[in-house]
Amino acid sequence: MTFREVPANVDFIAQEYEILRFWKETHAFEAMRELHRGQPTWSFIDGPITANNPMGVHHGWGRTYKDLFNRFWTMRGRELRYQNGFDCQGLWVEVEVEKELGFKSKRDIEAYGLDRFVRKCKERVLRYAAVQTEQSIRLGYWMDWNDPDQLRWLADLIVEDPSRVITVQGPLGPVTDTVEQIVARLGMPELGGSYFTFSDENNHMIWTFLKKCWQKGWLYRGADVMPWCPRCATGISQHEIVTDGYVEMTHPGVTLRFPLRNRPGESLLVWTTTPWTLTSNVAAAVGPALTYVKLRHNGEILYLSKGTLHMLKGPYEILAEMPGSALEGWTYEGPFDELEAARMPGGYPEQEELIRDIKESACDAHRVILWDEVGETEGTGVVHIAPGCGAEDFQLAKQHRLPMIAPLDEEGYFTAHFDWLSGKHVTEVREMIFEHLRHKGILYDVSSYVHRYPVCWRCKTELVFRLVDEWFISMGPVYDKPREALSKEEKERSLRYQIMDIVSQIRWIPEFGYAREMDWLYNMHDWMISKKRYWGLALPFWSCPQCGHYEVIGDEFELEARAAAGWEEFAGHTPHRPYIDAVKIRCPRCQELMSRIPDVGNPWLDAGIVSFSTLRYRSDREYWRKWYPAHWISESFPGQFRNWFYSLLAMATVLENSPPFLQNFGYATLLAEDGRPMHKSWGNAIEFNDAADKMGVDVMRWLYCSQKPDQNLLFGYRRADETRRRFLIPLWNAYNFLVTYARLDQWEPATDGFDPAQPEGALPQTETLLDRWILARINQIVGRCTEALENSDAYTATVLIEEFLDDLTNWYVRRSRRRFWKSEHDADKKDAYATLYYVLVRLVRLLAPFTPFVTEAMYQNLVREVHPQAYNSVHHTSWPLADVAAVDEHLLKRMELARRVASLGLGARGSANIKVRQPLQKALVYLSDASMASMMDDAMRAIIVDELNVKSLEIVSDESTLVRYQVLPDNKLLGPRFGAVFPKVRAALMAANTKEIVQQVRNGFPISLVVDGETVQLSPEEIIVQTQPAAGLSVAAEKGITVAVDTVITAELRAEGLAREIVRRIQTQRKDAGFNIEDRITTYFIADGELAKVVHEWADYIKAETLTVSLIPGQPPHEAFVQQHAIEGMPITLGLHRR
RNA sequence: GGGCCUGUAGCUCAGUCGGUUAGAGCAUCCCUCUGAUAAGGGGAAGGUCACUAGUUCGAGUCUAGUCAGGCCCA
Repeated sequence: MTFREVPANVDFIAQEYEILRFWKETHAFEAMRELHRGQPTWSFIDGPITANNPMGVHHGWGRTYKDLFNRFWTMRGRELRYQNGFDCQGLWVEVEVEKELGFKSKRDIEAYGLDRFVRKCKERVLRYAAVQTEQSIRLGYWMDWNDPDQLRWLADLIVEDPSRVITVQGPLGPVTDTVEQIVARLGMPELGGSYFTFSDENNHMIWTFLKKCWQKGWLYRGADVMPWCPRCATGISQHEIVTDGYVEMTHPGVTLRFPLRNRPGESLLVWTTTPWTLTSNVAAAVGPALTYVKLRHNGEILYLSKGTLHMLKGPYEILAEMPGSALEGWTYEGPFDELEAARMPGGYPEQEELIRDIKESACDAHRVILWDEVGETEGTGVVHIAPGCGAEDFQLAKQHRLPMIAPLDEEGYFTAHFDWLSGKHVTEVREMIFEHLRHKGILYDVSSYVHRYPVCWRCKTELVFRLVDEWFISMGPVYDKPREALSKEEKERSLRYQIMDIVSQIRWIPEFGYAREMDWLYNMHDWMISKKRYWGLALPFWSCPQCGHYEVIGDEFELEARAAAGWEEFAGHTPHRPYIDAVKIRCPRCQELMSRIPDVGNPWLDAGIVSFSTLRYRSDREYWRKWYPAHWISESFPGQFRNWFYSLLAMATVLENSPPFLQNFGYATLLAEDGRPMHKSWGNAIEFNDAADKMGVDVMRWLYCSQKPDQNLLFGYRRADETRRRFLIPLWNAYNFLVTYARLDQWEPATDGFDPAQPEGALPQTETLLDRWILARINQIVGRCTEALENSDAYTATVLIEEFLDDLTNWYVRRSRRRFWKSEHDADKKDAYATLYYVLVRLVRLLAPFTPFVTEAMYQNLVREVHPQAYNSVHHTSWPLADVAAVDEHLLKRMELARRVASLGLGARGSANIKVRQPLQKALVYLSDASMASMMDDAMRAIIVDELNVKSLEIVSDESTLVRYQVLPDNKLLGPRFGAVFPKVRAALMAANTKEIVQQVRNGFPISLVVDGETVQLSPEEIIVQTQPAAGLSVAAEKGITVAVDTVITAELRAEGLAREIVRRIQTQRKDAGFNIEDRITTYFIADGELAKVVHEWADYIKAETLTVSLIPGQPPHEAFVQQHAIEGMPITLGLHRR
């Protein structure tokens, strides 16, 4: 048995597909799970990926980390759950389904039918879950995946016939149920596979959470002015708006007059960028501390703040100045006082309880109020207040007991009581409003104004602000003192501080993640969890139409027990709209039938509950205890601090007051190679599938892992090519080298004592320094990589491995080539094979979690071909343990020195312009310190001599011919000693006689210098003697090492150089002729003069090097492969013939 | 407006406790090696360490400010 032949030019991508097939056929993933069942756990909870579109390359980054660390801990001997998750519910799915169906508004959805619409949403989720599953498998992400075809089948059925009864195979046996119920049970123990947040279990578990919030008094219904998307017809929460939600926009800034009621001819000057809100004006606010001016301008009297006078067009005359507080209580005529809405007592909000005891109409209420927040950076210092159209306006109205007018309906149309505006859309009224103001004679100016304005994060529609009622989870007060100083009672009252205590128990990588999460918690408002939409968690809140009482239902059992009507209609369906809405319960206060509020839940509830719902919190507490908390979670940090991380933390704090995860590994943002975000329209986007099939996923994965995670990743094909060239190809070449020669030599590894978990076997016992060096290196990096990965540091591991790979290919293999190539089968050759084999197999296992495909290909050949007892897959082997005995630090240092000397020697040759092929007499090496000199033993010298192609190496102790000296003060010692005088000491030292000082220092004597007329003594330790290469020689030097080469080329050396040249030509010609490495040949040559002489004198050498059996002068026969050459202008014809 | 991060070669980035001549990879040019070659090696060129001021014997490194970019929050 020996290795299979390895192609030098392998198609890595085709190979990846072969390996995918191999894994599938051999059930490699399942076999790996079996191997680790019952071992200590390592719990990873995968954050649900939105199953709404194909995966992007940015998902590939995160999923590579997840797979890497899953595989690492698996190989370390841990049991894992391997459950992927799909995020299924929420507006983002609705928006895409609306697009698919060509819908424009909520009315289209209602006309289509809620039941069908919800099923279309489920269908879309199942289809994209199938796509993402396939893509993840392609990436090599080993998880307990569903069969993508089965997901697609369910997608078809959920639309066609959800009530059809089907049977599917689960891990515990067949499961029979309706399509709707099977879909609702995906990810449950009996079905296995990924979890889906639309599952019944997920939804019911959230009910349990909400009920607990309700019981603690943290859940409330509140009216507030919220950002609102008129297209989606729903409120947008703070979570959704902060980052993605703002866009730079140009709006008209309109300046207008509010004529003062008791001051004829006088007006307040007011400015706004949202003209539609003027319809709902109630008051005007001024800053009490700002200075206001009364001025005459174009024949009228205006008031505005002194810092905003630049708003005026044309000359003005200031008549008086006054503080803002002087304006308080002035009354004015509003711009739309003729509207019915402005004349209704209390105003016109939907929520009548807000104005229950307010009798004034907006019209009556128009007055100047004081507000500290009024500024002068924009506007006129007089702020128009419309409590139904702005969050701060609303707060002021509550404070000042002002009426409120809410002009817009859900979709942004003016409601009744707005006369000519009623039924018009907010986006179409701008010009009409200007015309109205102009007609009334109160419009002063309109000019464009650029500012950042919120838009809907999903559909990019400009948001408006609407007075609505929504449901919130209270975050509790923010106290004006540090967290440590809070009393127990204060903390009890404030959920945010309880979450902070949990956050402190978690390790955040990178560390600033901790501060980010804390910052969010300090600043977070109450969490708005309701959305007036269709597809999502049905909020389990029932309200009484009679008495206004609310009830919160904690789970499906409570619902069934309390159902007073509609249960038959609901039974058999998932707890989604519309069927859940049929269920009515009895009001405990007034016995009326209560209905569910129509709102659905915020999708971060769905994602945040998974550390309970997927870990069987309700059904199997022991299982939950086994897997909770997660040891590790990971996501891209932009966004997740306020989303997934936050919701996980909040929900675990409420339910268990404990951390849901122990370590959080965050990574930055993936950008295109041009440093910009990827955008299809910019042409810089790369689709995941394209990337995978053009780069190969091993390359992608290595690229991802070798990125510093806290820095943005610039992803692209150039970077991928570089990665392939720097990492994958050298790795393959080293492997190809071993296999090529092992096949020629029929070499195979020892089989006694074979352990499938550690298939490279025991450390080879070899005397050769080069072998012992590479064995030390591999074991050194095994230890270091283990430590790095234990700390979630993939980057450091990749750096270590790349350095090692360079050592292996560009030093070990290159230096060892002859040992493999030579014809004797001696102990040295055996050592070389044993060493390279051990190193490669060990490296393959080290790399397996990073690049699972190429390592599998190598393992199959290197291990499985020769060991019948081997595990089927490299991913079934264990993580390598560092053999500390092999890590000979001294040897590592010596080899490093030898490599530096060799490198300098090549530099010296280069500067003399002498080819390496030309042998030279000797190299001279000067080492400045004794410890380095002691490292230069015979073995190291032999390596350097060979590498530099010199006959001998001489260590010189009198370096004076090679170098000149420079004397420097040791700043670290002398700086502190002399302080301000130091520059003079330095100058004196530099001015002194260098040669004498070097002499003194070398002999260990102190130096006396005269500084400012005083004599100071410096000890030898305080002086640094540096050497630099003497000018004009073929010398190269770096810190402490100087290397020179003897450039005299004698006749013998020249002949040898020519012989090597001839050998190289024959070798190239062999290759051109297509001969095999091991083929013996006859070589014919035609040459005369010096070349003929060289061929004769060096015949044995030439024959040995080129596997020439006979070397024959004269015309080659026809069948020979013939080429003409010129060496230094001398012609030579060579003919090769395979025997 | 506040907070955090970043600014080093054409590009992507290292740079430890403040210390002696600021490095790597890629790209460019020259040279070279080669039966693992989609490689490899040596060299050249490329720097106002964003700017300004300060602390210090000494600043890429510490401090303050300015400018630019990014992120988070108002």
